Amino acid sequence: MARIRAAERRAELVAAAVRVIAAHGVDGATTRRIAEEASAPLATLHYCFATKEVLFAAVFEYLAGEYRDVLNRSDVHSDVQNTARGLLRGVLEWYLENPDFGATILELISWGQREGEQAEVVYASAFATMRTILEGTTTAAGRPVSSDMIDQLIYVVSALSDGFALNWLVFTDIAAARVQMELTVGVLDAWMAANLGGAAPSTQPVEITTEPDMRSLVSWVHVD
Amino acid sequence: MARIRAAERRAELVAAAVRVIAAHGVDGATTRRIAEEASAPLATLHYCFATKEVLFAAVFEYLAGEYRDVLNRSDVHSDVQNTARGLLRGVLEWYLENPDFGATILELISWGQREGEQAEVVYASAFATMRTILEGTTTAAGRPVSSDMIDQLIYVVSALSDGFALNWLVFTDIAAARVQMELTVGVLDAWMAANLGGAAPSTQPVEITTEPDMRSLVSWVHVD
Amino acid sequence: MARIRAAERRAELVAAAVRVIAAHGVDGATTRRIAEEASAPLATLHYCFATKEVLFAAVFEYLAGEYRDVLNRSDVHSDVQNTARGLLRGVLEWYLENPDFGATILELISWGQREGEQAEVVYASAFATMRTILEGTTTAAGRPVSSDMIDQLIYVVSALSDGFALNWLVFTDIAAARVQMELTVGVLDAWMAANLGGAAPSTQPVEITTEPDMRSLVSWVHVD
Amino acid sequence: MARIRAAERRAELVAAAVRVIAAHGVDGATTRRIAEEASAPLATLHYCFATKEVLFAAVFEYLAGEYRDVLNRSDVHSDVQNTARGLLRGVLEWYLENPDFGATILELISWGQREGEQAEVVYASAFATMRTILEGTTTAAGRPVSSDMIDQLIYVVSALSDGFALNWLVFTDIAAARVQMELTVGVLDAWMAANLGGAAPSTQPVEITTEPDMRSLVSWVHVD
DNA sequence: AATGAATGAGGCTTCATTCAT
DNA sequence: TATGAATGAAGCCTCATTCAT
Repeated sequence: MARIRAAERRAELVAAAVRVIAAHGVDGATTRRIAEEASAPLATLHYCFATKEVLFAAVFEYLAGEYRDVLNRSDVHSDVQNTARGLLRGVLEWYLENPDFGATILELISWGQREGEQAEVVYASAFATMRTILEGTTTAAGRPVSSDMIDQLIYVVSALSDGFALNWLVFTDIAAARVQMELTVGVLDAWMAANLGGAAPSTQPVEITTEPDMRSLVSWVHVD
Repeated sequence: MARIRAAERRAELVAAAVRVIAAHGVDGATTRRIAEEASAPLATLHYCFATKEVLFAAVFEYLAGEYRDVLNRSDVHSDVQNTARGLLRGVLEWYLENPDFGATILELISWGQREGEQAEVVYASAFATMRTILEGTTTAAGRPVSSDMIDQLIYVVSALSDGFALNWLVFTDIAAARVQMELTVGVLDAWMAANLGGAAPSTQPVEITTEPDMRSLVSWVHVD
Repeated sequence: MARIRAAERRAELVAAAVRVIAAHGVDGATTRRIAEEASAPLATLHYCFATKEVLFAAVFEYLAGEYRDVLNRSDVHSDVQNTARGLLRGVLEWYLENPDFGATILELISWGQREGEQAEVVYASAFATMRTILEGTTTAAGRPVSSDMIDQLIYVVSALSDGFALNWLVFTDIAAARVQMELTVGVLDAWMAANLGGAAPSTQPVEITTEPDMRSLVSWVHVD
Repeated sequence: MARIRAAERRAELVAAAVRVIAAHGVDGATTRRIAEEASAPLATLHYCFATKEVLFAAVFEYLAGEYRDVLNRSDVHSDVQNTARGLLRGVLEWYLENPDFGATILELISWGQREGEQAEVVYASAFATMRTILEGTTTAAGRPVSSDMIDQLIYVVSALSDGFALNWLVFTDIAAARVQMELTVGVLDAWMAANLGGAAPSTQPVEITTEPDMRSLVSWVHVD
């Protein structure tokens, strides 16, 4: 029972940390704020997690787990093109539905990089998850997909979803994001069509029916 | 004369801030560290920049300026495909040559979003720069490019370069990054070929001659 | 148990603040100095009082409490003239015995005025204390005292004691202050005799037996 | 010319200091704020006054001069009672018309006390001014006034005006202050009548025709 | 003579963490 | 086991003052 209580406390704290990081950034995520968000005394936080670093590592693992679940849920068990498209779309929609997660992940990237060690382990499994899913596929024409091509696919899906996430994080315009989602999937499709054989994408080309605020199509990263 | 000295000081401090943010993150970028990096007394920092916030805003503007310069330098004054490809490649190479800039930009994104106000002004001009460049182009076939298509192009270039930057930030493997660069440009080409008419990309398809550590093709963001 | 410790700490800090304010003025009363005076680490001060402002408010309340106690202790339960005289004398003697309190109160007056809000609450109760005491009295002749007269009495007692406190604060000559005390009480008596009916004051007219430094009878406020 | 310019600058800075001290207190009266209030560069302040201490001393002297002028202007050249009453009333009205002066004087009292040395000189001249005026008088009955009585008078006038000033500083209710002014003069008259011979005061007893907010008759110093 | 630039010292506050119960 | 109390280190910022022109 006490064990369960402790595990619950830990989970609450991790969830609170996600929210606080999303709202205040890594540097604004103080132990006090996190404890308060979790309605826990400050000392309890350090009772559950020896160190802030340890807590953040747990947040890290939690988000990684969610990410893996999303990937697995998005596996459509089809040919490589449909599968890759499904993975991409699944990730994008996940970002859309959980804005906190995207923000927190972005915040933790640089933190994780500086921390270094513990992240390495996690990278491999991330790679493994996508790879495992894609290795079970063939092209629409039934040909097997080369290992190299899978790596390239993983990179493209990854880069596109990261780019999308950044935009969605910065602008919060849901309408623009939905358009960008279709556009993003279209980019993947175009690349796969050119590199995985001629099958036309099964999704329609982007049709912007609503006229969203086009300005927000552009990430502010491209500042001048 | 004295003015110049002050302007220099400001520039030094901004440069120091870029380095410190890149190395220690936004939260690790304390005024003390920045001042030390710039070999300036702490009080001098506050003489030049009333507030840490103001300093960061200056860093912001500085990076934005660099970004705009990169874009303008990358304008190949050709048809829309070559121009867009040039912009993308220019940005990617800029990231490659200035790892600090990429890291700092990423770090500042969430900061800038939380700060909010001052970023808005910058977005519009970012849009304008790319747009100005692309509006002067036609397709290889000589047809004009619709305004909507330009917006989509801007988003795609933006998303791809963001995705690339994230990967390059996390892994620091220059060899892998060079491969990813070609791959990224290839993605843009494929999308343009499918959406801007049939002209084949003038760059060769990706040829991975070196065998980079493929694991690092995948951003750890895709953790599981 | 732990609670008691915390309360003690708070009391110690408030007492230290009184001493430091008296010695160094409001602006010289730095958190560091106060903490040092209380033999407490600086951080502890901020654990007990979120803000310097909050600490000063506590000092405020403490002094107010002492003042109220002095007033109540000085209630001679006699006719209005003796009672008012007792209040005035009690306050003056309190100032004489606790020079720190007078200095601190004076220092805090302007601070409290600038802070504004929290003082308002206190005023009403100050009024109430003197009023409660005086309302229970009649004139020596047994006539009731009008509400308006009580207000005037309160002002006169107040102004005289303030004037006395200022002089005592500036000169530190105890001998002169004792003479001034009698003189001050004499002023009140003269006014009451003229306005509350003919009973002669029960104290003798001022007899300056010692020849104090007369220069110090004059507040330096009257500088030229 | 340059000399005049410098003298003007000094006067401006002193006047600015009075305003700033009144508004922000001694501790809030920073060199920067004072310079800004005087529309002068910060360095100019230190060019005109070697030290903040020196500036404040000048403020001190300025206020003392004003005070002396007020006293001299209030000299009615009549018998001792009328003269003393005139002095008191003159001072009270001066406070009423120049709220900044009262606040600044109060702020500077404790500062001056801590600084110590330079104030001593000034005290004597303050004493001298009132004394000079009062020594030229006789009682209404034509009898000379003893030196001791003059000292007592000076103290009473001083204490009453100080008490009045404190109240006026704290409450800013002009209506209440006017009532208190009459009341204060009445107190002096009662005391003089009792101690300087039988002549009834030439002012009417206090008649409160308007019903001011009586609460503000009580200085909050008398807090409980 | 004037004043922008620069700075050491110190202001208040908050942090992550440990202690003591 | 849990948690109020306590704290050293460090955060950002502002002060009065001096320097250099």
